[in-house]
Amino acid sequence: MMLSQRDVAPARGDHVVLRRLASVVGLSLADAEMILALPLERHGFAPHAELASGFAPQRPRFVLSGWGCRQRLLPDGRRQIFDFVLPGDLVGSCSASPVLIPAATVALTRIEALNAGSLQATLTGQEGVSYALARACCALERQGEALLLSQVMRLGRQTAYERAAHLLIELHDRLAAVGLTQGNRFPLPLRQEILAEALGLSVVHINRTLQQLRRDRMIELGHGFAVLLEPERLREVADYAPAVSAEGIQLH
Amino acid sequence: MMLSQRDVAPARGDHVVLRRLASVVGLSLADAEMILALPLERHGFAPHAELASGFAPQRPRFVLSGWGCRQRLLPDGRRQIFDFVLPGDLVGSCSASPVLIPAATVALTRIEALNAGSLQATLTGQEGVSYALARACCALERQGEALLLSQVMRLGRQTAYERAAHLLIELHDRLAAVGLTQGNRFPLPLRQEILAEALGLSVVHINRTLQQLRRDRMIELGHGFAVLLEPERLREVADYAPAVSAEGIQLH
DNA sequence: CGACTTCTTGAACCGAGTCAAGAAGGGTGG
DNA sequence: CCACCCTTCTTGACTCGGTTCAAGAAGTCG
Repeated sequence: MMLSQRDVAPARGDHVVLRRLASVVGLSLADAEMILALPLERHGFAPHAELASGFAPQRPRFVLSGWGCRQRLLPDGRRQIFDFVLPGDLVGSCSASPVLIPAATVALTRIEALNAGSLQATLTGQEGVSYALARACCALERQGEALLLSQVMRLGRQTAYERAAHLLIELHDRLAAVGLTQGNRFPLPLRQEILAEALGLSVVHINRTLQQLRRDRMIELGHGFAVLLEPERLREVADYAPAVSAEGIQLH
Repeated sequence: MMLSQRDVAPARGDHVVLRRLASVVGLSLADAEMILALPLERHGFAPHAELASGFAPQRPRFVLSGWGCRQRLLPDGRRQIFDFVLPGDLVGSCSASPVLIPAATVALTRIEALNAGSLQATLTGQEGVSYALARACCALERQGEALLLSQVMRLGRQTAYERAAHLLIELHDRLAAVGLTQGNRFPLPLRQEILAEALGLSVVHINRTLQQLRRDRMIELGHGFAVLLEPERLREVADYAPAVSAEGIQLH
């Protein structure tokens, strides 16, 4: 029996993780129960804290709430943000590998996370119980790669206006997958400086670009929230291709 | 006993694959023999042929010779190149996953490849024989992600001059890892149009940028080859961070 | 309320794109 | 071996998206 969105969306906060997993691979109720039964310890991170360094071996964690990002600093102090980490996301690959990723994962807001070290043991220990979980982690990583490709498209071939639109839609869809949107409205706890660093633009220009999107009645923005007023038109101007999973639960 | 670069570099062409694997994970001689013993069928691809579509399930292959790239087309016909595929590289993730990657892998020159379908069976069948191989594939994927992050840095935060320098060094180092360089000289069978599409620049501007690099006596370029005249200075201007593996064999 | 951060706006500048034309290579057939 | 064609490279002139610098307005928090 496959899990529907309703089954995994009750009050308990940890369930963003189940929703996230279910969004990419299809989980049975047994899988879900098995995952909930894993001994996971909770951990909080203040803004600017490092969830994973990229140079030390990474301890996998699931984010329960809060936003983070992966970034790299340049010698001149500027930084590039590679991607954002949202509730439900897995931080730090579950497959230990000698190749080090030169990027730090840091908290942008306060983050609550589950230390998923036992998950790593479960996966590499071939205990067999968690085949679904292993597949899910793999799928999460693949989706992460797809997001990186989108980031390359934005930076390489899109104008500021298109980039902003594209990123806003992407964030909306990712949040929708874990049930954190209200229609076209969603939390966006990011300063314009952060958006600029993610989109490869200056703060001044991201500001003007957002103004333009507002003037065009495409979005509303402010007070930690964003609203997509014209999702269809936005997707069109941004040439947005939604993430595709052959079996996960898509919300819309 | 660990394998040194010398042991895996004899005349047989297929050995770029072993060198590639050894560059990220450390292989024993037994591992190497086991891998060479896999039943692999050879396959050729003409320029523009698709090695993997991104929408159909991908069949993993090892590239023996020739260059390719992963790319996505835009509605207006322009394209973004995400990364290049070089000899020794693995194309098409070996871990089957329901998440589809919206990018096509195409040949830029003629490509000879090994169909590694049996590899997939070996990995997912948990036959145990090929633990090293599984680790190697995983490491290759991780290194692919590191390359994508570099691409994001280039596009997001670097000038045309820095981008070109950065990419040339990266290609040099990747080719060096499989023994295809002669000192600072290496094959570069790419038109300027291709470089432009990879670096998010116009052909005209990549041309002027390469001229500048030549005038500054940083590089020589032409006839399908490139030479890094000032590797140290280039690495500096490009803020180049070499790929790091905790156990693979680095060449220099 | 005051001090700090974040957002907004203006003006000047510049890196990169676009358009257009010409030069240099590289194959092919005569 | 040369003449021709087609692709790739090169160069110039103009335009434009985005950056930089600088200052002021609006939030936000103690």
